[in-house]
Amino acid sequence: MTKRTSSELIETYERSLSPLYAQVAAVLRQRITEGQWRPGERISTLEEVEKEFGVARVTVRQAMDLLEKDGLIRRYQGRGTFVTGTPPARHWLPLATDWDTLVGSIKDNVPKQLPVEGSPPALRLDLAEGAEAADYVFLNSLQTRGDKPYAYAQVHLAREVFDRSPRRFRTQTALFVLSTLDDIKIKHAHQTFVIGTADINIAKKLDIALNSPTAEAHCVVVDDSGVAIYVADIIYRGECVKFDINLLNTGHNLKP
Amino acid sequence: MTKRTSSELIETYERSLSPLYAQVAAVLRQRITEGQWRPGERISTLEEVEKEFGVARVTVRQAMDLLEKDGLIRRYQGRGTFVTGTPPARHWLPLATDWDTLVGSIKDNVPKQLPVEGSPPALRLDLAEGAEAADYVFLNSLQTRGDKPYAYAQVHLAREVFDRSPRRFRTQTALFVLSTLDDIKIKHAHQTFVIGTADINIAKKLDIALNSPTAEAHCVVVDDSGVAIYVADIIYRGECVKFDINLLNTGHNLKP
DNA sequence: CTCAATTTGTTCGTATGTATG
DNA sequence: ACATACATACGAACAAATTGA
Repeated sequence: MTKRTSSELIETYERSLSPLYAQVAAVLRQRITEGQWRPGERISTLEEVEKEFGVARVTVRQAMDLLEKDGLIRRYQGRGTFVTGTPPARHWLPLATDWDTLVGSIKDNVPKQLPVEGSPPALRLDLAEGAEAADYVFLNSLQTRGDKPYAYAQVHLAREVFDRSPRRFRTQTALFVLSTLDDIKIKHAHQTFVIGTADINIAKKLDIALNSPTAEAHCVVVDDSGVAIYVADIIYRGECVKFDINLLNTGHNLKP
Repeated sequence: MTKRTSSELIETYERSLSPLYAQVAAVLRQRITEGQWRPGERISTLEEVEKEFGVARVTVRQAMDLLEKDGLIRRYQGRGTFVTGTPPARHWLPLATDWDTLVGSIKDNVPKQLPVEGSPPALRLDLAEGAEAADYVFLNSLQTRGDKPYAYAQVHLAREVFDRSPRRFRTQTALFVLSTLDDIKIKHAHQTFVIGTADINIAKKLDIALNSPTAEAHCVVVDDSGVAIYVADIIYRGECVKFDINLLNTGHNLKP
């Protein structure tokens, strides 16, 4: 803040509590990622951007500093500012929407088990989904892909299920191990996703900025006796998840 | 920034480009909306928060100023700080994962058509999904629920489809109108979701803060001749969307 | 080659915001 | 509440490099 002329940005600025130059940078970055400004092209001059957003020259320069640090642009005195690269393509982690795909996708995951700090969080279970088991084991793990963490899982596993193969449950993804236990019949498996933001704990574990978007999954597996044997809360980095939903079954038609 | 001692927040702070007190405020707000601190309860003292985050007293006060302005807390000298407002319960907008549910849920929507400003954005269509139609009509609308906008839709509709009922396509949800046209056979309908953040344009349209989380849907409908007759990008407020996924079909068992 | 126009780089002064102790 | 220091933002002037007439 401080001296303000009228500007598109100013109104949103108040709410957003992030510095003007960061907001300008975000807009410019978007123009590059969307292909409005392509690699090799010259982008708007300082003066044009100043006028467009109604901000000072130095502010535009600060914004461009951010983009230059990310390797998106290169500036040449007297010539202009050019797009050098596009930001690395986001590469997605497709989230499964049915059991077989889900189990297939996590088959080879090697979660990194974390020590349980303090007392485990309370079981979050809607009784309409299933009955509570007598006792649960609490597991705590970090899912990674090539060193980079992408999800943090908190799992409550019915103790009698856990006891059938403690070692495997500690080294493999619990849901996958579950799917290999022959004598367990699954009646329901249900998952909900909501969008959230990273608190301090999650930000550190997933190595992302505080308050950056996350996908929060809540997954419940109920066996044939109606007991919830698996209740998990899994928090994904928002940037890397993608849902892929086929709205029609094959051959399905609008008119039934 | 500025003088820093070690702090849990400091590391994540650098990345986020927003002032410390705003970040602290966001964390405290989350604790209230999540129910960790309930209405009437006293929250942590200034000193506790200072220590927890490793920030100065004044910084914590600035954070609480924001919450107090939102009516979430009330401070009493000598007694402490109390949660006052029942945080407006997040109430969900269940996102459909099959055609019938989708059409049913939007049947009664009355989208607010917006004028097209400038030239419409380019069609974003993966050719593997369907062939491009000869010409498209571009529609632009805001979905609202009781005055509050919750989604912004950008729709490319094949002109020959649009021409069958221009008035209805301008007043009702395009996808619903589509489903009522008898002679249109749909071969594929496909939708993807990713998590994004609000740019300035979206923030203004959806009346949310810059950079707050969004759900970005990309929906493609292909007719029986393989032409993509409907291509939409819909951006939802992140706070109000929820996926509900049944992983098992009824009676389905782990062992096929 | 020179000159002018364009464009980025740099600096100064000032005011206010953010953060510490 | 105060003293201090750094960050953000403005406006303006000037310097340096590039380009094309």
